[in-house]
Amino acid sequence: MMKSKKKKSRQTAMEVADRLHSAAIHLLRQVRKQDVATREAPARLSALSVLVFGGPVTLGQLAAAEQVKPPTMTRIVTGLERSRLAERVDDAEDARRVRIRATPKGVRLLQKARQRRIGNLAGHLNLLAEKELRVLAKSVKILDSVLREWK
Amino acid sequence: MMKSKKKKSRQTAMEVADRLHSAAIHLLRQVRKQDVATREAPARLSALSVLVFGGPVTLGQLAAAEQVKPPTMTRIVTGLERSRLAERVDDAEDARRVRIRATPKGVRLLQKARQRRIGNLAGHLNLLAEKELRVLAKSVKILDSVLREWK
DNA sequence: TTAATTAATTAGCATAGCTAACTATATTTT
DNA sequence: AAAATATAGTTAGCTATGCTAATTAATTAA
Repeated sequence: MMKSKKKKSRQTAMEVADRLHSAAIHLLRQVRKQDVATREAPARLSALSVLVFGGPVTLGQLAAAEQVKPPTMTRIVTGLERSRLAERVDDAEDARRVRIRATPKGVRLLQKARQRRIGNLAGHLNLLAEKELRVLAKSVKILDSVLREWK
Repeated sequence: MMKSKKKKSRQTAMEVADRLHSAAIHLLRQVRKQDVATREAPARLSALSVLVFGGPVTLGQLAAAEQVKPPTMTRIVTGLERSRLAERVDDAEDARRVRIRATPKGVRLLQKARQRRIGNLAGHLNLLAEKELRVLAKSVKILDSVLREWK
């Protein structure tokens, strides 16, 4: 009787990296399409997401989290304020600092946007076999460990 | 004797989607850092990548592949031409069309950029156990199948 | 109490996204 | 065949997002 597992040619880290990289690009390109419904620009949604899930932070921390320079974040925050999605709050401990926090409207908008993205992706994952979904779940944990080390 | 596999709580497609989405974002954010070495802007590198791996295409096709409107692609291509990374070629069959193709310089630059990205990621994947790498390899195939269906 | 450092903003530049309007070709209709 | 329609790309003009350099204000160190 045949062994049920297929013979797989061993893949190098380089090959896996290549295909993983490509899959990540295409996956995000797809889910990002949902964001047009928000009528908010990508950089703003992304910064808002940090605020909603990471709590209020200083402008500098937000810039670092988004990997942009402070002047760039100044303008993104100004944009979020104009849309009433976030607001600047004076820092009690250090008057040079400005804390940024999401407004209730910002929280609502982001949660809807996120729901659309994740729901859309989940819809596609639901077409997978139970077993495949379990493999993906395992991979995500592995990826998280890789990202935690990253630097 | 204990069973060696750990008991896992079953995860819903929604939970997996959520974590996969987040992992993809953070993974790309990390690898993208390598691109500063190219001194070329992200949109140009991305379009060049389509040209290098997908062969010469019309401007409209390139815009569609990059999910951008034609006027935007006109300017990205103009930028690539100024850097001598790509060039416009008249289409013999339809004089309205413009074919875009990567120059040898463009091919070289992109391959180096890609090498940096993939090499960097592979360096991190190499720290994984053999078994984990195999799980990731499997997942990439599953993801590819998901992406192939997508729309 | 100066001097140096840090946090954010402003100014000014390049890139990248959009829509609307235009030019030039191809195709379809009459 | 001529006129009308459709298609491919560009141009013009707007907003947004990235940068560096210079500025302002507040804190910390000498």
